[in-house]
Amino acid sequence: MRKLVTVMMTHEREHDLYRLQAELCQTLADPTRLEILRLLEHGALPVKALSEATGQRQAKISQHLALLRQRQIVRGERFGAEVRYSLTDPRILDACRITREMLLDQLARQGTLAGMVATTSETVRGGVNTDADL
Amino acid sequence: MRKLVTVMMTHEREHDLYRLQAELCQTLADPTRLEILRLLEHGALPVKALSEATGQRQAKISQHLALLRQRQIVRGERFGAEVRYSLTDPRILDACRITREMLLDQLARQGTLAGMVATTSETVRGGVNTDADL
DNA sequence: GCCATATATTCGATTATTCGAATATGCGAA
DNA sequence: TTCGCATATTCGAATAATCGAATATATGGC
Repeated sequence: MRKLVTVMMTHEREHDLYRLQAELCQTLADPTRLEILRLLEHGALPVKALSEATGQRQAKISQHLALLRQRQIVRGERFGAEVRYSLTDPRILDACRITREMLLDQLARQGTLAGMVATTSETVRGGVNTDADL
Repeated sequence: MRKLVTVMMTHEREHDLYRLQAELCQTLADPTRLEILRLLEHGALPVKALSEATGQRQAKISQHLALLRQRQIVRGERFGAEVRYSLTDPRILDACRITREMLLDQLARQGTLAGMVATTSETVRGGVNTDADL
């Protein structure tokens, strides 16, 4: 059985949603947390495994996990002395994959055109700029 | 003609990539910037239009645009007195859509199960928790 | 009860982000 | 040139994020 939930979307709710979405992005805005999420791609892992795989201290990993848990991005389940973490919604990795690929393409472009950069940034009038005087 | 760029990926580069990805997410981690990106979905818009559509002061919009430009998420092109901004890579919206839908689903679940929350959070031993004592 | 292991939390210093206010620049018209 | 509009930038204060260090809690075994 599937449930369909309809949500009334007012303009204020629209802004609340942007706020929540920003909060979600903020939670993704840390290299360690991104690595944790990626490590959880194929299933649950205990803190120790995450700590060893990332090479980061346990306390730091737990701090990041606490944030991810609070924002409901991961969930922890206790098995004896250890707590295994898993993704609440695997779609988070789809979003990460997209940003990752965008970055790789961008790096490839910049790497290829590295020699052109000096020339391109001279374009002054009527040109298209990504970061220049406007 | 299509170019294929192969990138050698060492472990350090892998970490650099996480850092860049985190930086990209950080750039998305602001409600105003998210709204700007969404407004640019159907094409370029001048600053004034963005300022009016969002209801935010022009200086604030320009500040956010400067960040987005610097991170190469948007580009600005001057037409006379105005500067029209557009998305550098439309895939950014795909990523935003995913996080948005994740959030909507999450809200729907929480809204539906609102009455259960008190009960569920009592689960102590061996239970699955998103944010509780572990 | 105690111990060892695994995990969580608190604190404080450092650093980064956001915003409004004020100001500066760029452009076209007269 | 000067004006007026569109956009950009700088500054400073308030707020928030990150990390290491230290400490606290939970669990199972004895």
